[in-house]
Amino acid sequence: MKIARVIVDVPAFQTDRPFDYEIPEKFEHMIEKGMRVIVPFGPRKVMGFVLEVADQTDLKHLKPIDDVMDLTPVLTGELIELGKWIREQTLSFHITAYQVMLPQALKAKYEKELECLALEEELSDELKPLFAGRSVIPFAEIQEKQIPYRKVQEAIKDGLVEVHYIVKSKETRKKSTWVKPAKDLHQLEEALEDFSPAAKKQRAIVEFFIEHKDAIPLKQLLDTLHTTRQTVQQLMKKGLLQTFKKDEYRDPYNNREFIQTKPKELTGEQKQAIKPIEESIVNEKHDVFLLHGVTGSGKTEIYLQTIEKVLKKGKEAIVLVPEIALTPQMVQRFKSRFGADVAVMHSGLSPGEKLDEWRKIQRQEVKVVVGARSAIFAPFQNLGIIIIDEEHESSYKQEDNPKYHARDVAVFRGQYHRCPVVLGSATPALETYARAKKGVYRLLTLSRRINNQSMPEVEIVDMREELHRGNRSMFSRSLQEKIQERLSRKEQIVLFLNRRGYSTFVICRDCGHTLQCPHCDISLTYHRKQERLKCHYCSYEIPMPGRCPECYSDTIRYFGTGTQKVEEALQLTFPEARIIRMDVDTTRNKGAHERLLAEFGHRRADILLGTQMIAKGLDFEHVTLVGVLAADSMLHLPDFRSAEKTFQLLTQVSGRAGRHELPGEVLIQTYTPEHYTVELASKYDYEQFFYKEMQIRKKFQYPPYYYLALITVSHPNQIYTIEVAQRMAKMLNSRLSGQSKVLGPTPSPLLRIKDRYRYQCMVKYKVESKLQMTIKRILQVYEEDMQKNDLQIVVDFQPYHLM
DNA sequence: AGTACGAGCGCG
DNA sequence: GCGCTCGTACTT
Repeated sequence: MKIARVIVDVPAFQTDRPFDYEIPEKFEHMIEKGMRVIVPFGPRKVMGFVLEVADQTDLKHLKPIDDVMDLTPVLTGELIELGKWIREQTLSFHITAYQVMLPQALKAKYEKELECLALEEELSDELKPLFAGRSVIPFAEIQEKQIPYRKVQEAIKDGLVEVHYIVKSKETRKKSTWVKPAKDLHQLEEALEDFSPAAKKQRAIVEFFIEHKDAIPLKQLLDTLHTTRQTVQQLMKKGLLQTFKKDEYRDPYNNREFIQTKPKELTGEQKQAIKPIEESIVNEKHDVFLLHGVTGSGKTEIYLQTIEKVLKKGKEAIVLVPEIALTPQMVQRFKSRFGADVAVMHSGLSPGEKLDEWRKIQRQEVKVVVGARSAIFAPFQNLGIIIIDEEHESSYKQEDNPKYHARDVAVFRGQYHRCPVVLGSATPALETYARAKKGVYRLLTLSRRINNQSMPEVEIVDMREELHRGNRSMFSRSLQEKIQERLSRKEQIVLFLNRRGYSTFVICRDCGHTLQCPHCDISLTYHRKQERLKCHYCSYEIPMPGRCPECYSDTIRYFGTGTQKVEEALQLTFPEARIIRMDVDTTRNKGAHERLLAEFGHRRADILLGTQMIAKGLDFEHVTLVGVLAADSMLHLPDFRSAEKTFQLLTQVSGRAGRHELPGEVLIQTYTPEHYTVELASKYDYEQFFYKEMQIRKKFQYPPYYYLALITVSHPNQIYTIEVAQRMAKMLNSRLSGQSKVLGPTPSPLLRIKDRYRYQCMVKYKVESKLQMTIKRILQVYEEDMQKNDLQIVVDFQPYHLM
C-alpha cells in the first residue's frame, strides 16, 4: 500500500504538519508528490498538497485519499523544499507557504451541501419547506430560511438527510471551438466537384482547408473568409468538416503586435559587466551579482542579452520587476525580443489570465517570465538566470504571510539550480550594496549612460526662502518659469508629488480640532468627489461635516496637498496646460494606467502629475522637465529607511528627464536643502550617500549592521496588550544571547487600528541561532490566547515598515 | 479552522 | 434524568 504525506488546507499551529493518507489503488499510478488532493479531515473534506509518496507509516488506520485535483503536479520537488524553507524563515504555516506560490485560481473553494435521502413526506414539518422538490440544496439555505439547526441534526441522526463536503477548484478554463477537415485532401477535392455553383462560400472554405489542412479556431475562420457559422454547419452536415473544443489561453497581450528587436551593440562598460554573468551561466555556477548602473545606463539590454544566452542553453529565466514599473513599455521590451516565449504576471491580470500565464510556464510552453514579486515562484525546472530589476524596491517584500523577500527566494532558487542571480539598481538597498562591498555579492558597475549622455542638471529650491519672499503657492517661482518655458516650446513636463505624509486631513480653523477615526489613531482623509471622510486603515467613513463637531464653527477645512489639490492649483496657474493626473484614484479601473500613459506619450497632454507610480520606468522623448514638489515630505517619517527611500525616489524621478535628444532638467523643491540626502541625490552621488548613511546606521544599530525582527502584539484591551508585550520582551531577553538587543515593548507608531491596541518589540541581532526557536516558543505560549481571546502576534523578519 | 464531545448546570 | 451551553481536544 502506498501512502501519501499531505499538508492540509487548515492554517493553524496544530495542523501544520504532514498527515498520512492511504492512496487507493485506483489512484496509485496517478498520485505524485506536488499534486493537490482532496482528503477527509475530521468530519469534513479539505484540499491538501502531497509532499511525499511513501511505503510506510507509523499509524494503524489511515483514511484513503478522496480525490485527485491535478493531472500533473503543481509544485515541483524544488518548490516543496522551498516551501519548507519559507516556513522556517518566516515562521508561517506550510500551507500558507505553498498557497503563495500558486495562482489564486488554484486555491480550493469549499461548499457544504445537504442531501435528502428519504422521501420529502418522511421529513419533519420544519424541514419540509427546505428541499421543495430538490434532492440536494446548499447548506447555507438552512440559515437563510431560519430552520432550527437542531431539527437538521435530528434528521442527520435518523439518516433522513446527509451533509456533503465539497472541495472545488476555482479554476476555470476558457474553451473555444476549432474546425478541421473530416476527410483527407483527395476526398475534399472530389467533394468540391459536386458543389453547386451557388455555394461560393462553402467552396471557399473547402479550398481553404485544402490549402492549409490544419485545424483553425472557428472564429478566425469566419473572420478571414467573411462567412458565417451556418455555412460551416452545412459543410459539417456533408461530413467534410468537424469541430472540436480546445482549451484556450486568455492572452492579455493577444491583440498586440510586437516588432522583433535585435540585440544592441554593447558599450565597453556593458561588455565588462555582462562577462562575469555569462561566465556563471556557462559554468553553471551560482553567484549573486549586483548590477549597479545609473538610470539610462542600459541595464535592461544586459538582462536581455544574458537571457538570450540562457535560452540558447535550453534553460529558463525569471525577471522580476516592481509591480508599479511593470508598464507596457517594459513588457514590450521583453516580448519584442523573445516573442511568444514570454509569460507576463502582474496584478492587473484577471485571476483566469494569471492562471493561464502560469499554465504556460508549467507546461514549459514559455521560457521567460516577466512579473512582479510572486513570479519568483514560476514553476520552471531548468532555471538559468534570475534577474531582479530595481532590487531596492520595497514591493519585493511581501507584507502579509508568509512575509518573504523575493530576493531571498531568488538566492534559494539560484543555489538550487546553480544559476546566477542578478540584482539591478541605480540606487541599491544599503543591505545589498554593503554585501557587494564585502564580496558576498559580486559588484558590476555601469557609471555612464549609453551614448554618454550626462544626467540632467538638478536645481534645488529652498521653499522656506520662497515663503519669505511672499510666495505662498506650492510652486516656486523658478518652477513656474520653467513650466511656462516648456509649455511655450511644446515640450512635456512631469511633476512628482509624494503623497505620503501629506494626506488630506480635516482641521477646524477655529478650535484646531482634527477629525480622527474613532477606531484607529489616525486622521480621516478627505475625499472630494464623494464629499466624504474616510479612514485608510479600516472601512470607517462619514459625510464631510459642515460644522466642527467640537465647537460648531463653520470654519472647518481640509488641509494637506493631495494630487487633486495640486492639479487644481496647477490648472489655475497655467490655464492653457493640458494636465493628466495619475494617482490611485485615476488609475483604479483596469487599463487606466496604461491608457493615461499612452495619452501622455502621444503628447495629448503637457503635464503629467502623479505619485510614486510615475517615478519608475517611464521613458518619454519630449519630457525635458521633472519637478519634485516636496522632496522632504517623506524624509521625516519615523522610519530608519526614510533617507534611503528619499534618495532612491529623487534619483529615480530625476532619471525621467532628458532621456533622448532633448536635454533634461530637474527641479527639486524642499524645506531642507542642506540635508545630505537632498544634496547628494541632486549630485547623483550614491557612493557618498552610502557612506554617510552607513555611519548613521552604525551609530543607531540598524541594518545592514544588524538584522531586525519586529514582533507586534495587538488586542482590543490596552492593558492586556502591554502585559503580553512585556512578558514577551522578558522571554526574549532571557533566552537570546547577550549580543542581541531587545527593544520595547513600545507603542506601535500607529497605536490603534480597527479598535485594536498595538505594541511591539524589536530584536536587533547579528547572529542569533536561538531567535526562531524563541519566537516559536512565545507563539506557543500564546497560542491559546490567539485562538480564543482575539490576541494577535505578528512576526516580521527584516521588516520594511515599522508601523 | 471546524467540529464533536464531555463537563457542568438548570429544570422537572 | 434530560437538555442546553461552553470549553477543549482532535483531525492521518
